Amino acid sequence: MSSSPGLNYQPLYKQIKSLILQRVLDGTWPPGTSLPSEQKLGKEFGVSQGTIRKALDEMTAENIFVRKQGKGTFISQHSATRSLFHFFHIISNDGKRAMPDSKVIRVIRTRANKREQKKLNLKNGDKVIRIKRVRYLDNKPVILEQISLATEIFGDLGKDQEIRNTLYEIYESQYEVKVMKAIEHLRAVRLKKEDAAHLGLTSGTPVLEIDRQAIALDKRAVEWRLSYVDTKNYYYLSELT
Amino acid sequence: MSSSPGLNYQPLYKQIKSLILQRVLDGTWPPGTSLPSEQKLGKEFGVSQGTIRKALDEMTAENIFVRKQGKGTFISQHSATRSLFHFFHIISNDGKRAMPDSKVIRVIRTRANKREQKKLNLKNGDKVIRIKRVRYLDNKPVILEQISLATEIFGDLGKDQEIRNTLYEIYESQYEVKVMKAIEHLRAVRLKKEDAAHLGLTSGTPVLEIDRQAIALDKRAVEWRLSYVDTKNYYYLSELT
DNA sequence: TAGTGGTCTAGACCACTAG
DNA sequence: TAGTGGTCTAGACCACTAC
Repeated sequence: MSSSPGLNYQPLYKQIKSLILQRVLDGTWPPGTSLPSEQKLGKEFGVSQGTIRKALDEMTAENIFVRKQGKGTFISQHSATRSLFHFFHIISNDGKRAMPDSKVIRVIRTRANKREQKKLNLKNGDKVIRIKRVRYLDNKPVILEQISLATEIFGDLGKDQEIRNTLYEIYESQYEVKVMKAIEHLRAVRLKKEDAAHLGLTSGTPVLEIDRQAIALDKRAVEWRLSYVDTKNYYYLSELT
Repeated sequence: MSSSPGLNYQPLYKQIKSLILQRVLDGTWPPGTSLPSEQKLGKEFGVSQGTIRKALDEMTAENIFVRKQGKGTFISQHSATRSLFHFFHIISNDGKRAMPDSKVIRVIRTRANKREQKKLNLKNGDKVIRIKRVRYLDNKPVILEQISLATEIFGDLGKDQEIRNTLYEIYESQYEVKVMKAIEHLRAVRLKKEDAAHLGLTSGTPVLEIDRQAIALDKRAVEWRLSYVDTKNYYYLSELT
């Protein structure tokens, strides 16, 4: 547990962090379970409890763990609420967060097109699952979205299986994919003719396009999502801190 | 430096934080200057250096300070680059961050309208400075924005004074207003007829509307900004972590 | 060389949870 | 009561900066 200073110097707690991250990635501790106590980890890695704490504190700030005084340190899980609060930024004009409801229009399996190849780092010929769905807020259609997933990772998703509202929970519980980050590109575009009916709008209406790449804990881009949002009664919230 | 446990228990380092925050707010240490060392602060407040460190670390994470090993802890400043990286999220389609250039169309001083009163927490009759400007990227007009500021805070801004590109630097250096946070509401709207010429677009074109409230270190909403962005060659970047 | 922040340790005590 | 994370201390040494 050391490296000679100078060129490759990494603080002890950083080294501990990557050792612990490995265990999270290889499934030693499945989501929801608790880690050994700081004392035990310290003994095991041969460092002081304070050093373990520094590593765990940083990883907690990165949303990998949740710590509860008196109870322990837990692998964070995508609960429905967390998914929504963290990754769903469409808010009603009155400031309320509505719970979205989803209706799948179709699921197809096909070869990735150029754009999907780029967004998901796929090779020519790789296959994807392509899901199209409408999301409802307050019982009205507000978001039309197309979701692309590499078949390699999410092989049987959508086959004989209801696609629930909070996909990120499914990714985690069934495919061991932990979405930790999303990169969204937003623009205003005209609603396309073939999409208009799904949102109950006329073709050409300005809608908010959200192009999202979801990044997993291991840095892979695991999902590409293209959404069109009717922003007459809703807005996209972005907080810069 | 203590409070009886139980009802109002606050850890020592939290108490230290608010004491230090006070000094930042009352101008004891102007932006850019350095704080006393951890040792000195510890002596002064009668706590250990580790407790001071914990307070400063948290405040550094909140962008209040910048710490430099071997040099010291400094009050953070809005440099032009920081302003842009932090608060300017319009990116060119090729992924490059362009430096915006601004041209002021007009500056007026008037009574705050209802919306301004709401966004800036003003009373009926309070006055505002209202700035309208176009921002250029790669020498083409891309953003049209209207900025409203309470006259009470920014009395003489814009009077006989060039309004430079990075307003947040001016707020900080000339008005002791440190913008720490921005809340943005985004939607897609049709470009209004009277705005079309400024962006070289036809009326009705979909544009991205950004409604931004800027919040200062002392939690006041100090600026309201309504922008319209032509997102044909640019997009708004939002990262959810 | 002196001074700063950054890391690491060892140990004490506190607050919270659960049996 | 025992075990967990949270706070606080005191002290050592390291890395970086400036003189």
